[in-house]
Amino acid sequence: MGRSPCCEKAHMNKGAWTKEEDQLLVDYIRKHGEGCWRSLPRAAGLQRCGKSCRLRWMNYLRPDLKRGNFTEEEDELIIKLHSLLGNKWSLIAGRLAGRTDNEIKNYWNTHIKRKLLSRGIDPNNHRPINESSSPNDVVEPPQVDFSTGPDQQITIKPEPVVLDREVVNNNNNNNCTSSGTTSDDDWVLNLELSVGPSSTRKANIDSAESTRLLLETQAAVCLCCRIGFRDESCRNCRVSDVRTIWESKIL
DNA sequence: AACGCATCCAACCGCGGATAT
DNA sequence: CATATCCGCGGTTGGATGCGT
Repeated sequence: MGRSPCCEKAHMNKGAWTKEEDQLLVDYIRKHGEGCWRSLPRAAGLQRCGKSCRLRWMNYLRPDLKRGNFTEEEDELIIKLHSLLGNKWSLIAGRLAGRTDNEIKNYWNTHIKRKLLSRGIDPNNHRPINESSSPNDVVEPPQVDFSTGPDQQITIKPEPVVLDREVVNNNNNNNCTSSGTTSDDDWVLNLELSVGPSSTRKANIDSAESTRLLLETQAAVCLCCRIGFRDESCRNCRVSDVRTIWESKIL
């Protein structure tokens, strides 16, 4: 019944990795590639659990990692992404080449939170801490209306997300779904989209689940495009039809 | 130099979804 | 179908380091 245990829990090393352990892990992955973290430690001759190996590789040993300080552009991008996604560090990391979710999470907690507070912005909701702050300095999370009409069509009408003009203009070389052309519209991303599953089955989905799935879908499909950073290596970017994902989740 | 406090960040923990048996 | 484990994620911890006194 069930799988066999991946490893003996006893006699496993914990804590900081040694150079020798790092070398064993790097050598093994260079030779055999990533994957099957369950069997990797034994095969590589490591007294570590697979989970620990995966973490070490992903957050520290991967050759494509960009070490060093975050740039101002990365700072701003993280802030924008966080305003859209919240603490979805892995999604945010997916939009910053060479950065890990752990690194971004740490950086957020140690630097960016403080930076936002110094700007008078609440890092939790990206709203001004006091009412006198300028609303244009803030990225509001999209407000989604899940009310259903007589035809049961669910309409998502998020508020426009007002972004910093300079940052958005930096993204203008990318033509993925940001609305407007070259006017002031450039700094307002139109997130409006409409989803209308036709099956009667959708009526059986409770509203909380609908909300969850729609938010999930919206975030998954539009994240990269919404901020103008389409990336073909990102699965979500390659999915162009919101309805396809929506229906795949509920049908 | 010594101490205490603050900050940083690698690593661990626990959880939920996916998957193998 | 039930159960146990894998995998990946976000939250948290604690040792190392920096800094001020």
